[in-house]
Amino acid sequence: MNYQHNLQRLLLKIPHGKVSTYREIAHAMGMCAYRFVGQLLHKNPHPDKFPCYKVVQSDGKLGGFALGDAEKIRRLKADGVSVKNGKVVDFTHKFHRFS
DNA sequence: TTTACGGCTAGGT
DNA sequence: AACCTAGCCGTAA
Repeated sequence: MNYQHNLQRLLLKIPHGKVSTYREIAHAMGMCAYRFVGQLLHKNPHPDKFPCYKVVQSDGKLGGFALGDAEKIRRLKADGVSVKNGKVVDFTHKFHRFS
């Protein structure tokens, strides 16, 4: 059982049309190293196979994406989450909490 | 062992 | 609201 696996499991638990944050994920993994979550996502061997684009910053800003911000926006939109001015629209309502 | 560095965050200007 | 700063915690080198 490693962090990667854990992370992927959590990603898959995010409902369609919703997003989560680095901080929330870190907490759900039983740690407080939210920055580390970013590293894991960046090193994700299959960015195409896991919804890593569904993870944004705690204030609703996009954060980053290995394949580029534009691509992240595209995927979010395709998932039912619209982005405007680099922020998730109606973020608080689209935020999914694991607990 | 130490250093540098992240797809960050919270807090202050 | 936008920008800056200092913490944050595991890795990798």
